[in-house]
Amino acid sequence: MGASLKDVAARAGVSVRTVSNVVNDFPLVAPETRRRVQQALEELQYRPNAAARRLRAGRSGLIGLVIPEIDSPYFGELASLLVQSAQEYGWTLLVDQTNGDPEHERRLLDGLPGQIVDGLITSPWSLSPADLQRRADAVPLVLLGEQDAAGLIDHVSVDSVQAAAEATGHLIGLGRRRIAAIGVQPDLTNGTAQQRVTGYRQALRAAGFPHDPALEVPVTTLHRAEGARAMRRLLDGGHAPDAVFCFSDQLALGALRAALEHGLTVPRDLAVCGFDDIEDGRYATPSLTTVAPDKAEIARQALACLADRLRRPASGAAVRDESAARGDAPPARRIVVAHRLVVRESTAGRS
Amino acid sequence: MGASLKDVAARAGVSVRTVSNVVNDFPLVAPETRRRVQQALEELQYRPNAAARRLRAGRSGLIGLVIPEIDSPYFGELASLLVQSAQEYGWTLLVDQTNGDPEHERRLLDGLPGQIVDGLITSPWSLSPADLQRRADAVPLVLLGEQDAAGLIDHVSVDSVQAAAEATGHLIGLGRRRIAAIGVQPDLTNGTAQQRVTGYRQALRAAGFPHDPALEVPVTTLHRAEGARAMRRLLDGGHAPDAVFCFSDQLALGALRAALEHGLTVPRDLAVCGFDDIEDGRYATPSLTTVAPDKAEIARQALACLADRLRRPASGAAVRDESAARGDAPPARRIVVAHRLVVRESTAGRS
DNA sequence: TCCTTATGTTGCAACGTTGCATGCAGCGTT
DNA sequence: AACGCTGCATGCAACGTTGCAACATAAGGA
Repeated sequence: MGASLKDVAARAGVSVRTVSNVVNDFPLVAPETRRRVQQALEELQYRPNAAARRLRAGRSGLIGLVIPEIDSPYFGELASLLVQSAQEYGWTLLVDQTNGDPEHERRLLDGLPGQIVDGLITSPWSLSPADLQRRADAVPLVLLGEQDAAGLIDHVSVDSVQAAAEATGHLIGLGRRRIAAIGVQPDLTNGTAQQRVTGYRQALRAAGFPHDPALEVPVTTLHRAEGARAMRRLLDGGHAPDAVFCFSDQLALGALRAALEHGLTVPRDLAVCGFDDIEDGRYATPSLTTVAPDKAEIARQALACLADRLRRPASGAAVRDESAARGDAPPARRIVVAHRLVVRESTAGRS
Repeated sequence: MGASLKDVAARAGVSVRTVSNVVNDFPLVAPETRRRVQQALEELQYRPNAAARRLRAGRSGLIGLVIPEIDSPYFGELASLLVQSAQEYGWTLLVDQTNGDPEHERRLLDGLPGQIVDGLITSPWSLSPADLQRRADAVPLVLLGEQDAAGLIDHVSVDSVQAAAEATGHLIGLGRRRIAAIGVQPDLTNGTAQQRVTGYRQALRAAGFPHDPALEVPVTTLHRAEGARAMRRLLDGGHAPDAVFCFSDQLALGALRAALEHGLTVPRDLAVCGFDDIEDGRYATPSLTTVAPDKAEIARQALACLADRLRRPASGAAVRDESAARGDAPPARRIVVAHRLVVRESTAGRS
């Protein structure tokens, strides 16, 4: 155990309360006293006990991030940016992973952070909006991704439908005629796949293309292996596509690999476009055209949402008056951040 | 605020203590009482308050992982495995990122988790063993990576010298004669680069190759961009290598990209070998030969170390008798896990 | 009958912190 | 001289939980 306020107080010859005042930078402390206390703090290497703080004051300075997988590059990059944004508020971001397991997701969002974090940011994989609402009056929550929050929870994301339409439109503009989509997920309710397939279909329809269900390939995850599997299925299916829009860069990299293994030249025989703009795509050969969400802005906005709610009643132990706390809660925000299409080698014009 | 034991007790018509007994599965509770309490727990959606638990009982069931960067694939994959291993002990793993900033590393390891986690796992970037020792009697710590723990801290890693020698030996065995190394970091003390360059030199010497400092290219980070930069430097330097051993897969992927941009064919003109076995390497074209540490085993061993130390005195609030706690502390372990060389297309024989 | 034992249940205290109220000087004003 | 004010320091209580010890009740043995 480290030193407590009590230990420091004894050493400096003052009361516990005074040490607390020094630690928290309260102004009414005599310079000489402050100096003595600070020396004692230093000597004993005092570190505030976050558990006690959270328990007493209702805040710990810790924010939780709950994501399906840390080892996916997209979430990794996002987590990294969120850590940095959190730092600007003086908060520490703690990341946890659910593997997409609904039970695990519920457990973490509900309670396991056990009121130890002051706020939560999450990108749910399998939880429905109903599940999320059920959390009710726990700590503030910010939702990332395509999941529809029904206006009840702060929510930050890109316009996935529009982005998917742009990506598909780009492929059409290259003169491609058989444009496949990899990443359909009929069984999931988190919205990502649905919105992207919607944008894809919109763009095809706008260009007067027929709807060919055989070109929409389902996957079970958004990983490279699934992208490769889907691509092989398309290539073995006889009537191969001349372009493919993948709902994630990982799917695209898997598809790319499968296409090259199949002897195709990209982009000559097949144009490939992804989604997410992960670093791998920039260094792949050929480098990957993709939809780039403004991840840094997503991170900033997510933390701004939290900051806004945490500046209010503090919602912690102190507040027992539920109605008052509920009364001035600002309405849920719906923030759409910018994205842009980054054209690289995998969809370069036929040359 | 969620419901507390007090609220549940009031509803079930029993004492707070009895509710606690039910929650913690203490045996001496009458079946009928247990049933009533459980119903109240369910109705009020009780979740234990980790802050209070940690404060009172000295443990929270939370483990911290402190790493330089979450968005590096190697750490992402490792973090993911650690989360899973932690689950087997009923622990929740929380990840934090330091960006390699020494101040940030110190802050996190020292105290910011604020005695909120029961144990820490870390792979330090810039902290020296001396810094790590200074932490003294805080929560148990397990070190990952090449940093030398001087036998004072539990430590899990692969034999990096041996692994680097094997990788270099493999390139030699292909008949390559000018074998470069990318990833030297003269200014860092964390040991990774030092050990790998040592293994590289050992293998060259064993094969009777001359030592050519021009072939050892330094980098500032282990990222793709640095790998590409280093490769370009080698290629522009006149006397190009015919093989390169990179100290991370990310460096290797950057080097690969730069070599392809330069018009080289891999592996015909240049064989490329990495280190870490991240998923990107498996899907790159050509796929990347690499040293694969047994990451799952690293994760298992790291948690086994923690479990071993946590089973003891509990080291928490209860133990004030420092000497007793220190007395039976087991000696620091030094665990070396297996690695293997995975040969893929980037070093296939000349055909 | 009384004492012991086993089985359930409970009250008290404490973990480290901070909100609130209060105490106590010293000083300037009336 | 009495008053209020300001600046500084402190004591008490409480956040939700669990270790400890004690208590109540019933069952069993002498």
